[in-house]
Amino acid sequence: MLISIGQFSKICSVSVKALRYYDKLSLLKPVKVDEFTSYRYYDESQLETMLVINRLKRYGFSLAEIKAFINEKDKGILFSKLKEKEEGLKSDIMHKSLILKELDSIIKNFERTGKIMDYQNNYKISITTTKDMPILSSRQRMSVEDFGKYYGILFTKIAREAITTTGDVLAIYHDDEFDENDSDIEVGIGIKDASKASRVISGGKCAVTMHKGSYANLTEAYAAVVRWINENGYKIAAPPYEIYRISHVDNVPADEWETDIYFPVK
Amino acid sequence: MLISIGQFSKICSVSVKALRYYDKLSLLKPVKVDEFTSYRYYDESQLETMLVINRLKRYGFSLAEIKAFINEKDKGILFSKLKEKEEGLKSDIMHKSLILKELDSIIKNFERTGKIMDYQNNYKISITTTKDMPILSSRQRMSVEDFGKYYGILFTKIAREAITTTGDVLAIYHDDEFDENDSDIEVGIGIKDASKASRVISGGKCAVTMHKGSYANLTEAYAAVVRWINENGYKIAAPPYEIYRISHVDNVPADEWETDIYFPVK
DNA sequence: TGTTGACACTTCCCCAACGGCAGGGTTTAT
DNA sequence: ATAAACCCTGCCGTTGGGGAAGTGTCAACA
Repeated sequence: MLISIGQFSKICSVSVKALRYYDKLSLLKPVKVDEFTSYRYYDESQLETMLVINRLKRYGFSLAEIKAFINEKDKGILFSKLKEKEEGLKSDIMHKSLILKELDSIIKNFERTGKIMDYQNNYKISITTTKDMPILSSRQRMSVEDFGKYYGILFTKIAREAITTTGDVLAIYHDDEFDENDSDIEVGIGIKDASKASRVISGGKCAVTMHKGSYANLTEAYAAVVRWINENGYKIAAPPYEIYRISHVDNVPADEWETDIYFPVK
Repeated sequence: MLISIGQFSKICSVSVKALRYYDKLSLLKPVKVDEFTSYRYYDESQLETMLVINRLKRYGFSLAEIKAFINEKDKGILFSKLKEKEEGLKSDIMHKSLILKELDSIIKNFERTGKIMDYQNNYKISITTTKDMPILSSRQRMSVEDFGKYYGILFTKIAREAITTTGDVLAIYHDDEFDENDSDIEVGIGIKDASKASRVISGGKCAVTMHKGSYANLTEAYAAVVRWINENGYKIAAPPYEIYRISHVDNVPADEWETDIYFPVK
């Protein structure tokens, strides 16, 4: 039994416009198209496909991905695609939850002060002189999402070779500009025995500040330091790095995390 | 001290392209633009504005909203805008959590059966004859988000006038097509005393099915019923309605909710 | 059988928030 | 002086359709 596009649209709660669009993308072709009038006709079997499309959309698949998914026969691949979207949803929820917390906190602040920005705007910046710091590190282009993975590798190595660490967990940003999806990042762990280090961060003058809270607004700390460096006549001598003093591994809420930011200067 | 666009971009981790775009939108105009070369120059004071923009973006404001926000002087309005975004984030997180649960459940199912759709695809549809049902109702164009609000009004009225209810909580969809943001919906509560009813749902033949789980995939139930109606030679006689048998008010997880769907037919 | 209203068709432009590229001018450091 | 780095404008592309214009078809009622 043939169903007109309008009927079909109502049955599966998808707009006529969307159906025509899916036809164009070859995502869901009508079972018959009238040769002369170009009227589209659907049938029973299309309905299930349409419901699958709706589902996959809910799960965060793009239309292109849905098309690939539908045509894919390998169960393993299908499974891993579903898993991937599950991860995506999870991390999205976690991300949003952190932001919600932050927003909550600044709303409280706003009620008192009437300002949005002085939540944590008073970074104390100072100059210190650091010593050479031997680290075990691994550098590559990566997304900030992959931090855990690379630290895992480092920790495994440390455990296997019984290296003594200093307890410093840090990351060095080698790009001038920071892109959270693809940056040249070196993750490292401070160690005591310089002979086993993969490299040594040379000591020297550094502008340093401490950032408290989740990483969502770390850029504000960076901005504050860069501004301070300009104002005080210093110049950036080497890529900046962060040392994670308190973080999720300490099992405390994100707003208690502490991160030190170091900018080697001259 | 004037800062070139590239420098400024690095300081606040915003792409040059984005800065030019914000200039075009008059969201963040450079403090100076060279008359001859059109080079943009920023300064100190722009930095804070830029950080505010980044924040508001995180909280879910669109650029147009940010512009309005920045130019708004009324604290009350600012406050309510922040609150609104907080609500938005919350409901987004809740929504995503429900979807995550669903996805989780179908992934488990997929491992066993290799299918994405038979999670709940076996709607049992039957024909029953309903009796006239007096209800107290309120009909308007609304978003599904506003359900709670209108039920609240109805319940208040019932409490005040000491009306005896049947315990049925239902909604009637008057539009042919369903748009979750703006539909002609009548929310109602079944009551015993017909003389106090705002209207009576006429009894008669109905195709009915029960949907178990959250409302995200209710459309699949609707589709199943509509298909069944077509297949069995019936015609839809009146707008369909849902009766919420088990829902969030019963304090059970969303996957245990039960909703009966009625389609009056002839 | 004619008419009329509902339904269908295509094509074009629009949204947000930029990214990428081409083609050309400017600054800065050596 | 010259090259490298930086900056400019302008145009097209992205996602998933919505809206409107202008025109052709279908089904039901008189």
